[in-house]
Amino acid sequence: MKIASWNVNSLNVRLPHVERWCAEASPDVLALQETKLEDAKFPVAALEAAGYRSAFSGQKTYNGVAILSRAPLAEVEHGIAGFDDPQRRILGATIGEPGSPAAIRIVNLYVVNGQAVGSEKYAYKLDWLARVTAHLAEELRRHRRMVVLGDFNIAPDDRDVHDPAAWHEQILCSTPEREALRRLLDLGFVDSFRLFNQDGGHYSWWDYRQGAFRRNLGLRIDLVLASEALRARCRGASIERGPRTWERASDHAPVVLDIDDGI
DNA sequence: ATGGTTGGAGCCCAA
Repeated sequence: MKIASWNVNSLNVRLPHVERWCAEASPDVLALQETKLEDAKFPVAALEAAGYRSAFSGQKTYNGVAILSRAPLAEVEHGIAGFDDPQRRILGATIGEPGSPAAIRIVNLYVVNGQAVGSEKYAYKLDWLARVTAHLAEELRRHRRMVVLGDFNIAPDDRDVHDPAAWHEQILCSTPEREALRRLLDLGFVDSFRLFNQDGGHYSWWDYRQGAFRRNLGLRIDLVLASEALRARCRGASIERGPRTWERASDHAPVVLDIDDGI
């Protein structure tokens, strides 16, 4: 079972890319971020034609998350109970019969970017991460098999940064952000990419400017986390650079986890 | 050298 995440930076613009990549890679589940679409404008029919059901939580202009799945989606939940956040950044859904041993809970995150260390948006990012961590602790009580994935807007360590000196304590790399990610992981999740690859130089996002992709000046900020119950079932993880080379590409590449989803 | 590119809204903001 292939579970993937992709920040598409406008699904309106990138729908042809999503259709093409789904046809080529055939993920079973694809979590999208930055759809930038109101729910009424979500392309349900086009994705249905591509073989996917959709769950989505969007807004105009900014943010927006969606989960596409070849299998039916159940227990769809957007946002966090008790946290009245107008920004659409979190969407959960269950693949498989809810409560069955084989069911997998998917939580799609578009983590706050934070703009600059010390800014108001940075404070919102750290608060948002703390709320999400508490929310995921609750989710784990109900669902042992979980995949938490998305654009985390945090490079977990310096191997995930093309120029650690230049990015030292900058946004996406600061110690408080990395500590917040660590607290989330410590609930019982593993960064699946690192189960299979310990090297640096593997990135999922490259700035549009200054030919950053061509020069591989990127960060690995798009993650697929597996709960401990799924750790031994992870078969492979990859970053799909192909779509980043396509004309009018998103600035992010899809990231993929392949798991053995039997019981 | 405080740059540059993209998307979406609407004559700038977020990333």
